[in-house]
Amino acid sequence: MNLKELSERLGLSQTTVSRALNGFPEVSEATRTKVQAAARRYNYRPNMRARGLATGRAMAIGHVIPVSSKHEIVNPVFADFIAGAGETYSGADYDMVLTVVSDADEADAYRKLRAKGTVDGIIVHGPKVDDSRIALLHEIGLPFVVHGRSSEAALSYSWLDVNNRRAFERATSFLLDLGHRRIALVNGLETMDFAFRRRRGYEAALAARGLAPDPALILSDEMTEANGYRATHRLLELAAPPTALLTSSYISAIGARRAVEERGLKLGRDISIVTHDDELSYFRNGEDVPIFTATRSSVREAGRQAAAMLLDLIADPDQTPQTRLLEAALIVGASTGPAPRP
Amino acid sequence: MNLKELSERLGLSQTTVSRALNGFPEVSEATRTKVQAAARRYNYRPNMRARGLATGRAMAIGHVIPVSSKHEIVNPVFADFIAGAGETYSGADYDMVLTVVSDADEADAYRKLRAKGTVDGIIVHGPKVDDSRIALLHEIGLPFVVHGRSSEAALSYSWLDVNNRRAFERATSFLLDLGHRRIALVNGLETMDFAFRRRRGYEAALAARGLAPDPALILSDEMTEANGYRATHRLLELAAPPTALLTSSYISAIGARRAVEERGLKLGRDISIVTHDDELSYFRNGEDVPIFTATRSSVREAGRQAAAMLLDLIADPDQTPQTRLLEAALIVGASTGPAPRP
DNA sequence: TGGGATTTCCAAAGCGCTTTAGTTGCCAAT
DNA sequence: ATTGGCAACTAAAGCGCTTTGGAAATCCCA
Repeated sequence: MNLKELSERLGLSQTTVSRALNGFPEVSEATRTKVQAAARRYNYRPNMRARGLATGRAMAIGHVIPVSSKHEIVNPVFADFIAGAGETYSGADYDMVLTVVSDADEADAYRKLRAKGTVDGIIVHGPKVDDSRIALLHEIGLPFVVHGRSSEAALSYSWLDVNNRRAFERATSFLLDLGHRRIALVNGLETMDFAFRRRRGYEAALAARGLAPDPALILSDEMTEANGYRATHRLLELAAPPTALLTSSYISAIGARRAVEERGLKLGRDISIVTHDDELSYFRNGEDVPIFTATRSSVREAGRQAAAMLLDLIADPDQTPQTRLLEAALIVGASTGPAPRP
Repeated sequence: MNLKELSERLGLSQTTVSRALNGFPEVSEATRTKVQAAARRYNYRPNMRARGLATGRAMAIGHVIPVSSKHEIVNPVFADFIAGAGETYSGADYDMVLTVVSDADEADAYRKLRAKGTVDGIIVHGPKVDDSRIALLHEIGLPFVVHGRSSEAALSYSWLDVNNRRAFERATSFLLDLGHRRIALVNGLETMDFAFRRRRGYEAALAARGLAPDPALILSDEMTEANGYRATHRLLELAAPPTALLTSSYISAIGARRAVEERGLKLGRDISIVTHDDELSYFRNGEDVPIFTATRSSVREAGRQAAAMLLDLIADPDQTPQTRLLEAALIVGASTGPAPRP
């Protein structure tokens, strides 16, 4: 069923039918209800390609998810972010277009998306400290919102981020308050902006107590379970092992726990762990009492909000870049305790 | 840059330019190369909406991911499947359109996708034992491939699945061979087809040794870490606890391990665990020696292949439904050992 | 009762592409 | 010199919608 057929069946012009359905005022209420009823009866939905062609809008948002070409790792946080964004889109009748690319092809993917006209805007995932995509998207003139930030980006842009620096500063202070002095950081790749900021928060907290960071206690790698395990394993073998550690993701925390338990140590007594918790739906951090003490911020909610920001930006493209900084809650669980007496 | 501009700049008709770029034979090689060069220079890419309108093809595949309305859980396996499918699509110049819906709205989502004409085909995720979507998609006439199967579906359809029954039958036999007799099954929700099949494999293996399944040892729920923990915790508190258990996902296995270790038991000695391993990129099952004994099958590869099957089906819609059954490997890791002497 | 204002509807252009149905020019064959 | 055939190109219709620029019908008030 298309507009032409529907309008013929109603004995009205395509114009009137179109206007009736799209809520224009120059159509009487009587015919509007008649049209709406007919549309429902015949399950008529405007063809999006035709509408897009006529309006110049695609009614779709692009998400480009980078897959690091070396490791081929898909960000586990991604699924929940998408779910959140998806909620916002379906409420606004937008589609979500996903493109999976290795970082080598990423620039081309954006240009393509632009030239093909498949999307009205883009969510940028996983920004690096110095991320070329921001300049690129400015250049090609496609509205975008970054999930995270890019510390060294020259141009201004819209973003939504967790206050990673503050979160890790607080987490570190918390451990210091418990008497820990050798605190390790099992970070994500520090080319990633979030990891860079977390490191700075960690260092700031140490500095505030007059402590210098020990390079041997700072590790950084992709946030997989295996890497969390390996990093922790290595840390525990040091001559002067840490009494506490911060991990950058719940997934690496799981790996860290494995290493801790394998060694016969007890979490929260022999060694403390604070992790960042994105509130992944399949990986809840405990039910009543959190398993891990954590800096918590829902990535799903971030998805919802980032999507809403982008839709806003598309509706009014001339607005100045919007930014939103979410604070992470520091929740106390069973994985931390006072530093063991030496 | 659009076709009209490009053709004017070249002093050719739109027809010729279009044909040159789309590889039609009725254009001389000389002009073809000229046209291609110009297209590259001006970064011309056909507008997909216009092309779609003209050809009737969207050059996009829809993925509808159900979010169970009660628990709002996003399938953790999903990200890797998408990554695999994405590889196939980008090679074939297809886009991927994601729709996140709660199961209540799912039927409507498919109809909408069809009527709006945004996609040429659909991948069905997470089929239930008796899944209404198969009849629905037949009815609305949109090509589709199911990732998994629906045991009670009346109509035939294309699918790609892991041999879940065989995998769990083998896994159970493996444990039986090790002397285990009380073997628990920590399954996914048994409304899901894969979980249903795994249960049958488990039961078949027991039956083959003349053992009757003990209902107290069979649990089924959403495959989260928390549920894996809870189920295992409960099992270990039984008067006659199992000496081995099968878990339906790597995520629940992590929870199971937590329960085991919390109790001070040693995995592979005091209790054995076999899990299904989807080879999630962020959750590798060990590096050289697998952590868990597992039935392994790459969900990413499944994504690649399912997508390829769908593209095939779209290219030739009249073909009979294609099916592909992937066998899972049974890999032996550190989580299993002989049944402890009572 | 007439004429402007208002309401309600419509014909047709246009979005950027593909594709059908030619047209043109050229050469070989008659 | 004509014809037929082929290679190389083009004009224009059409995909299904929105939207511009009217036109017709109705209404209101002098």
